[in-house]
Amino acid sequence: MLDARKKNVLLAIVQDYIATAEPVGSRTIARKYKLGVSPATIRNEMADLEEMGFIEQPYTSAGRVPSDRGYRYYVDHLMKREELTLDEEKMVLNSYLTKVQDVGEVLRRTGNLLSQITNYTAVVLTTHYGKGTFRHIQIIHMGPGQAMVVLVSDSGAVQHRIIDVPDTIGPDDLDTISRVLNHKLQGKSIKNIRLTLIKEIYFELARQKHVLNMAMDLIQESLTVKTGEKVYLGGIFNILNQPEFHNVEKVKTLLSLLEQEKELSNIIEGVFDARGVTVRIGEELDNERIKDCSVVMASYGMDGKPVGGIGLLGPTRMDYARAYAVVEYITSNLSLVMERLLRGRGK
Amino acid sequence: MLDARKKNVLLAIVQDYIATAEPVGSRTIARKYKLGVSPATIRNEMADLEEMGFIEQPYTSAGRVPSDRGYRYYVDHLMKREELTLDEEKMVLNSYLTKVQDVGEVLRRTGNLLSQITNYTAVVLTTHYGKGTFRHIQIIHMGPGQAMVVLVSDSGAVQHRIIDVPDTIGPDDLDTISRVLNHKLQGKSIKNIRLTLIKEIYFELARQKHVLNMAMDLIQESLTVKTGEKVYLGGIFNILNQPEFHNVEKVKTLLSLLEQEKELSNIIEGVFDARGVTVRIGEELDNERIKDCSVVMASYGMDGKPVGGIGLLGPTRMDYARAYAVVEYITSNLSLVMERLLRGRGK
DNA sequence: GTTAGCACTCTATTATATTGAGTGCTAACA
DNA sequence: TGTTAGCACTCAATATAATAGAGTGCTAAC
Repeated sequence: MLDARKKNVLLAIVQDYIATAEPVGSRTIARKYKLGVSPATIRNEMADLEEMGFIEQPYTSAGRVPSDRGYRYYVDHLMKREELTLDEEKMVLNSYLTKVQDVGEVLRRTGNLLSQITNYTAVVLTTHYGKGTFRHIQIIHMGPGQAMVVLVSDSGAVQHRIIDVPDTIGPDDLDTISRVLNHKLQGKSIKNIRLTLIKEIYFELARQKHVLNMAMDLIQESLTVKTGEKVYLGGIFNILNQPEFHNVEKVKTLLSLLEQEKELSNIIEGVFDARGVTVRIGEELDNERIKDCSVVMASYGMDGKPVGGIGLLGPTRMDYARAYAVVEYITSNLSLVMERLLRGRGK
Repeated sequence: MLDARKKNVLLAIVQDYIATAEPVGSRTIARKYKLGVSPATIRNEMADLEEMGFIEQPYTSAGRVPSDRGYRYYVDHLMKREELTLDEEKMVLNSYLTKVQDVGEVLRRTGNLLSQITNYTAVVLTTHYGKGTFRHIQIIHMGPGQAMVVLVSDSGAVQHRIIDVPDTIGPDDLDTISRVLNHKLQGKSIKNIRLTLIKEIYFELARQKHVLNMAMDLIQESLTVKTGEKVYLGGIFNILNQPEFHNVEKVKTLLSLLEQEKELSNIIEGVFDARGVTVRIGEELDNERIKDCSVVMASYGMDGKPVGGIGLLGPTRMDYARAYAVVEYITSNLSLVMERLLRGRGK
């Protein structure tokens, strides 16, 4: 599609612009990147590239800047693989070495790590992991007329909720209900909790219909896939180091986006279907507020199944090669850590 | 300490500066605030006020700006009480009306509410609430060699952790342990879990020493006061509307602070000893990074005991009267909501 | 097809006035 | 003695003009 020289010119433009944040001109290319041709020739090539939509001019007689399309071509065809330095790898490993008991803690740490290494903003997303099968329920008496339902799923997710109960119900009643539910629902997934089963339970616990309904509500909700989605951010302020965010207005729109977990998870969620690292550039993100940002992301998971995603958010001018390497390295490690932490679950 | 006219001049300066963010001059005061004296007289007063340290000049021959000390005097002696509009009160009530089951959800909502009404950044802090007494423990089998300890305290806080257990221990063993622990520890606070009691339990469950230790760890940690502290932020980007944050450097230091929960909770924690609304201005915050910010905060609680705090963070030039009113109104409402949500607990 | 040369464009930078709000001081006034 | 008008002075902010410099597109020669 593009001849070798055009590729080289485009590559030079992208690399230089990523490094300097300044529009790059023909002269610079000729000097820094030895293509063996004169600036004039490069100018001709640049005119062609511009016409093809790979680069653009901020204004007449400035240097050229890659367009979204140009970055896309770079990422798909020109980018050279990078590796982390040994120090950096060590840093990652260290960060995961310190023992943690909590999935949330791991993900928080991942967010910080990502942004610390790259100086971009990190977004870490978990979905409900595990197969959504029931493991344990406990209804605990908390005071007159109040109880707490605690539910544990096979993935190790714990959900709890305070519910009102009739004053006449005592701790022992709740215990009985818990026992029956545990017995009947053991290992069942939400789909497999069939109507007959529920009827059975209702029959057995006819008197506690009200309590039962609320408990079933929580079970239903907890085992449904969407629940338990959570977003962790790291290094929000890091992105302010990028010159493109020296304008406070831009910072504002970005922050307002980052505050909305829904939007963020929508962006990252796209990655679950893909394998490996996904790069989404500028308008491809399909979100007005970050139309001049890019995201480099990948999913992490257990046994090959994604349970969440991590992403690096930067300006479209971000260092894709590096972000790619970091995201790749960290997802694979994170997957390992998650597997270790939740090993044996969901069999 | 200050005669009536000086007070009036200081009041005028503070009010005008809060409203306009521009240094205020003698002429403006004479025109806008009818003190019945000429600019020249006001200039003399201003010279005095400056010498006393209540106001300062950004540079020779600019208007005057209140100093931290000036704001302090304003807040302590000059500020007029404000009330929320009916619409705003309705907004608050509405926000708390929608039913929620989860304390976290309430606090998150409070953060958003605070920042939405005031356009400042909201910080909401919870501490471990309740008396720190034990309510229920459950150890659940999660797979070979793995179990989950779930602990519920009287405050309704739920904590959980995955632990390794010997492969030989099965679901039933864990159940037994749970039962014994529940029976022995029922209603005990961490202080009251005496050594004799622990020995008793160990004796009874001699074979499961390992599991027991880990469970006791979690109990200890959960019932200790510090645990369960959590910070919710609302409207981070709101503060960027303030002209003092048009400088990206400032935004950066502020954001880097907001990302560190520890620092934030240190700031807010100070409020637990005080009653009512506390205002901390500039250097009083004793934190280099926000030395030109102020915080208006108060604690919310149950039965008069604080269980957390809310704060509004703005530039020192913030609208104290309004922030005061909002914080006051919302804490009292929040306290009610929390009591309703956790009613009957900890008796 | 490539390149040197050159006129042209447009931003960024620097230098230079100009404006205007505000002050402090002095001297007159009640 | 406290208040006020008047005035010279200061200094940031704004506007204006001049200059420099990077880069382009085009043409003509190689």
